[in-house]
Amino acid sequence: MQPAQALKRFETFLRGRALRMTSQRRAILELAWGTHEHFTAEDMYAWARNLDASVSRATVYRTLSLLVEGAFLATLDRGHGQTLYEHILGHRHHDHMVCLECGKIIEFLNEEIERLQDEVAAKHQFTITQHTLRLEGCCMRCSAARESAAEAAG
Amino acid sequence: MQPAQALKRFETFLRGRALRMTSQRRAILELAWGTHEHFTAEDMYAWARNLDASVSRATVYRTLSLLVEGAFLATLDRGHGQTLYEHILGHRHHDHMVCLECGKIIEFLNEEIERLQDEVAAKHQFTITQHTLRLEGCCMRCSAARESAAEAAG
DNA sequence: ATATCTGCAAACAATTTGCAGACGC
DNA sequence: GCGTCTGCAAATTGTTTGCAGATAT
Repeated sequence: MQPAQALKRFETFLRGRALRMTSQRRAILELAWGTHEHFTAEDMYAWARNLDASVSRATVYRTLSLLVEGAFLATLDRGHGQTLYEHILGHRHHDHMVCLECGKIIEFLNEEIERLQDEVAAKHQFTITQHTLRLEGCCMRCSAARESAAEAAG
Repeated sequence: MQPAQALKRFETFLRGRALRMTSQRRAILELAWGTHEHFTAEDMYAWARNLDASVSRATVYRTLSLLVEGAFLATLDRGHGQTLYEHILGHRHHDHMVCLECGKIIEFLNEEIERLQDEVAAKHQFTITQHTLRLEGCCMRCSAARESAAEAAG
């Protein structure tokens, strides 16, 4: 989804809740759409300040929460200090592999896994609203680096 | 696995790292094996103090980290404030469904999903060391409660 | 006009750390 | 006896909140 379109949706979302569009909120939404990477609240704070030095951390946090509520952003990770965000509106759901060495995040989607999840939930009469699948480990590049380091040492 | 056996393993683990077995560490390990529920650091702190009023929060946190490192415990959740722990040594791996209404956690295991995860990882030449699959939503009981509430209202 | 927003600074909650004395090996 | 552990209290980190003035509608 284009930033302009996302912005339009954000306006609608705000109007529906009798909230207001402000320059800060607009900037934060646009910045969130300006990256294809995952980002932290602190990243966003830095980016926003770059545009407008008066933006505060509080507003960044408040706006990010608002965007998550409206399903414009999703949080992922949590658990190693900071919460990571990614924009999802208009994006397909996907899961993540996280390299614990370099922090690289690989996104993937497996329809069969998705189907099986629904199946398992149905068996327990559980209604899924959201799910996270996170594979932690070591990416191809880091595995290779590790091996060559071992060779050099041996 | 029995607490006594887990304790033995813990001793071996500590010895291997030139660390020491202390009464606090022993108590915390045993308490962790004394529950089949997931618990927080604060829960553990309360339990440990019940045995020995002098145990400090710091020691609880330090010991829990140690137990996670040694794969005696696993962390799950995180993300809503406190980290949850569960003992895993000698237990089969499983995943979780979390009811967002009542907090209930349902454990499940699906071999086919496990297999597909390995498959996806292999495709990306990614080495999995750990994974978490978490289905969030609403459990059977809460769904039912919700429905009857809706009926009463309507 | 007025209710929502904002920045600021202080508050918070969970967890971590520095230190001096306690204690396992 | 040495080096690791511990409790304590203070520090850190990420995030939230109260407030008075600013601003969108």
